[in-house]
Amino acid sequence: MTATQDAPRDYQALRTAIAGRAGDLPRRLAQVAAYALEFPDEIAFGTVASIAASAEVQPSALVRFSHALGYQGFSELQEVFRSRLRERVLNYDERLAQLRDHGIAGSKSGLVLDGFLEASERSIASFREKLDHAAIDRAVDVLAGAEIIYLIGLRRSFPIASYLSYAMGKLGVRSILVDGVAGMGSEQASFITPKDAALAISFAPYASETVALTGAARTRGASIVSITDSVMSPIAAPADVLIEVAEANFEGFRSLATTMAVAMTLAVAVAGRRSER
Amino acid sequence: MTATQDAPRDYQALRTAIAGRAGDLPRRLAQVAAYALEFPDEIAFGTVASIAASAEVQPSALVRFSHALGYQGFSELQEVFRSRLRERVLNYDERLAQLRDHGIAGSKSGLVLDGFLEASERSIASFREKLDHAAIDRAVDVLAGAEIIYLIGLRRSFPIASYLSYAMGKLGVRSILVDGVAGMGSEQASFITPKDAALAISFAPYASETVALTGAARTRGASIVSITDSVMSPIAAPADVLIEVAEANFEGFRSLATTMAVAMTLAVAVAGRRSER
DNA sequence: TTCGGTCTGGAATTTTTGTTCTATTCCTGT
DNA sequence: ACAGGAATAGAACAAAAATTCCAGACCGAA
Repeated sequence: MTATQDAPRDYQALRTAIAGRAGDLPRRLAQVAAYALEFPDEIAFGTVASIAASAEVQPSALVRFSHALGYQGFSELQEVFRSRLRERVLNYDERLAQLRDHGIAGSKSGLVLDGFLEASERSIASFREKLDHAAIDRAVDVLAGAEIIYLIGLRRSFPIASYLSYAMGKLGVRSILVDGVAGMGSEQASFITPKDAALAISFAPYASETVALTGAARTRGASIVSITDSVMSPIAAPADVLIEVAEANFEGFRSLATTMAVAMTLAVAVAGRRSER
Repeated sequence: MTATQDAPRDYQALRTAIAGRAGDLPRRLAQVAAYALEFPDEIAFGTVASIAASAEVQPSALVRFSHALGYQGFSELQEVFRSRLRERVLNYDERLAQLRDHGIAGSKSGLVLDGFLEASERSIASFREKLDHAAIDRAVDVLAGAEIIYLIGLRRSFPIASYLSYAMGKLGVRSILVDGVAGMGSEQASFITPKDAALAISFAPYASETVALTGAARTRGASIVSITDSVMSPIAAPADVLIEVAEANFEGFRSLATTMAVAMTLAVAVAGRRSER
């Protein structure tokens, strides 16, 4: 039985899986779950025997725990914990050493790349600090309740909208990408009904078409979720739910890393919410 | 023989020790030394057999190498490589605390968002670690010398291609987005000349149209720059310049953070290079 | 209280892993 | 060209590991 199919292959997914099932797990297995979340590096490096001793559990409990999560054995579970350390975030000293090693200083494009990478990291880090998870939850509620989701994002935000279109298609969530091809945007928007929702994405300087289309969707009675950079944004006012994302700039170019992560989250969470029913 | 005394106990010391002795080491042992410095993660997690295979060396060579450095056996050496990864797991607790502060633990979508944010951060960090800035420079050279840049990226990679189209438009770099609209991809591609260049973006599972279009561009004599996830990728072979980006996954969804930063860099650097003349 | 089923502990079993050993190959100096 | 010594490959071995198994404990329902 290769139930390995549904077992998470990456650490974060595994974490959520463990957290989600912690309640309905047998006593000793729950104990293992708690230990795994608290000491992930012990799981990554230890042996079944050493981990079992440290968690005050029998070795067999670890194997049972692995099976309960859908893995073929403990080793498979351990591999996921190891993958987490393989792609670890560097500390400051290492980054400096790296800069020296790579001689990035001598390369113009290396500096540019480093700038963009750093802008992306900063965006993600600062978003983490002040993120409003309640807003995300409400956005998921609104979108999960919609019949069709209209994706409104042009120019700079078009990559986000097109990604959402791709991801929702994969996940079986009905959506329509309102693109500007042949100036058909307003045509597409005219089919919006109050049962639908619009997901609008726009950053300063706000594309006028995006603002207009969002307003039109509002007028036609659809719910609106806006992803934008401030409460003063023209697409903030008509929104039922506002997700604020402050992306860092580098040489006038805005990182899209955080916005992309938010987009992925909405797509996956909406699909998840719907499948719960 | 407890010559273990003088063997380095921390990774940095071991690194310098290996680098220092690399010259006067026997051939096969020098090969091991080079491998160890290049793939420390492999040493940390692999088994003697797997590492030996990957380094194209006999298992016994690894043991001899360990002895040569003053360790009692391979396991002792491996422990040092592992300690390097243990050290920076410290920020995990902080992150957990952060999760609790925000009350994210109680919110499903919060966990999902955190997963995507973390995947993005890890992608960026690991890319920084092994980034080949020479490849970026060559890519900029090729693209800056092209008359028209054809952007080839479909499905999952389409957001990247569409972003490049937007950014290059803003920067005054002539580019054509080869999109799949109305199946016109091959039509558009048929105008490519040897003076042009193609920038192809594709990740596993590689969209067949992307592969076909890239091959067509190559046939027509254009230079090719490929952004992909491995040297085994079908768009790696026809490429003049290959940029490898290994994005982290979360629940099967690939982060696009790093790829997006690379795309921004190419657009900005190409524009910069051209304006120098 | 008793029955049914699940869960658990610990030993037995099987697989994997690190290490050692020796015949052979490859150098190097004469 | 050849001896002598170091280095290497590959198999054999012993140790350690993961996994399986089963008897008994535990828990909830009747």
